[in-house]
Amino acid sequence: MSQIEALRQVPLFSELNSKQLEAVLRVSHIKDFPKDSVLCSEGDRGDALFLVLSGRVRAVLSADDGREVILAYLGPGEIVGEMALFDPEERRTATVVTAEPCSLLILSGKPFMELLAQNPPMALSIIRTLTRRLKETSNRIANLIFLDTYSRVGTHLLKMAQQEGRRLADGSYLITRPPQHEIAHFIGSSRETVSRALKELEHEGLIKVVGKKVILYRLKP
Amino acid sequence: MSQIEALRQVPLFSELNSKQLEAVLRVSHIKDFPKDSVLCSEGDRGDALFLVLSGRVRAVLSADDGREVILAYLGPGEIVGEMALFDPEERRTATVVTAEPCSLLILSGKPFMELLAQNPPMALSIIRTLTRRLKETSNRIANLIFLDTYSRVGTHLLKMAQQEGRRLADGSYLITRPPQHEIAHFIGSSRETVSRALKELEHEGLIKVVGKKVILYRLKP
DNA sequence: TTGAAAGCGTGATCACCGTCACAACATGCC
DNA sequence: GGCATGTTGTGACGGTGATCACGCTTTCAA
Repeated sequence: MSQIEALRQVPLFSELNSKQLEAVLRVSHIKDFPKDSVLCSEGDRGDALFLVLSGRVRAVLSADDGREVILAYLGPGEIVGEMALFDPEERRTATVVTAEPCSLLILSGKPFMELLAQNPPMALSIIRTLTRRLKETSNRIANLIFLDTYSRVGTHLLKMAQQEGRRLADGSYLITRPPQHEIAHFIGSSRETVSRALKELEHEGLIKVVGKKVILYRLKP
Repeated sequence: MSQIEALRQVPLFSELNSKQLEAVLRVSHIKDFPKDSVLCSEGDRGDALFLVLSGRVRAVLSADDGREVILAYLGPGEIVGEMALFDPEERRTATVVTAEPCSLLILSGKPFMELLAQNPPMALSIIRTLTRRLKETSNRIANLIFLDTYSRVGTHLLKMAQQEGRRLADGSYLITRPPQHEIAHFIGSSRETVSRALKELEHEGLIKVVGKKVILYRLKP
């Protein structure tokens, strides 16, 4: 059955046998979402857990006045909505929206927790995921504090490149550029400043914008 | 034996029986540190893991030019140094220093991992810890982006109060104030601005500085 | 007690960048 | 095609907050 096959690809489930995978499918279902679907909203109750099979989602936090920060992009293999599950206070701590058409595995919290308690490798996998995210988030704090907006734009492009882009023959990267305001929301800046920063980066020969693509010439890691 | 008793207090180990606790002690030891001891430095190798029994440590990241951010304070029950363990790339991602005299349980990585793989409740406990930290870190990103320096000082004082301070009869909090430059390093600001912000907060009647103590008059959460 | 070291208050300066305001494009939909 | 809607470039302005430069306290060890 193809759904089982799909699950087998997911690192989180890699240690499960067919029987266990079937158990997973019994307490979950796979669903496809178009771009910009809201999966859950900050403050909601709800213990559903999402696992990204394909596509990417973004976690967003908004201020009272409407401003927004993008907390993270989460791609294939990542779990989303785990906070409300693992933390005693079960409220959504962020709004999650599909950034592209996505295929998601939707799990109910309780059964998932039981599964987890019986599968140490799964728990370890989650621990690794959380650790990596924590590291990334900590790094972002450092970037916000140490770097000016221009450098943050550069750093962000580079990070995008590393986790998504294709590396070209000469060691440079090629990525498809998101709209400026999205970059701005991620790095905590304004659309205009991002525009100027991109120009500046291009001026210095660090990037080249071609249509909707950007080439990064070996920005240092 | 008193060491066993000490471990039993730790939530992480609460589900272990005496036999398992002894096993923990066989692969670990308890050590006391004076204030300002460096436990590990950014970039180091090393898979030792610390568990804070008493006191508080801080995790710090520094820029090339010497500036610093305090990534987190970690108190009793918290694990420190887990990143280097759970993440394939085993380098210290931050410098960790005792903020007070501390008593720490020092574990070696490998045996700890084995222990973890055999004790799902322990793994779940770690997952909860990481989740809470991730949430806090994400919130800090939002604060850095949404709030001006003055509000960040206020928010930070309040957070300190909630997790450390004593609540007074009238609902206000009493905390012992860290040096201004330490606040600055935490909120990503300068010592001078913190000084002015404290003054301003006092002016508005939100706080009162008395010697080394600060009273917070019901700052909103 | 005295000196050094650490912490604090405050003024002056000025750059970075958010905001406002447009105009020029691009895109897609009817 | 033509009109709405989203995206981008760029100028001007002004505020927040970093930085420098002090002098004044407090702490604490010798």
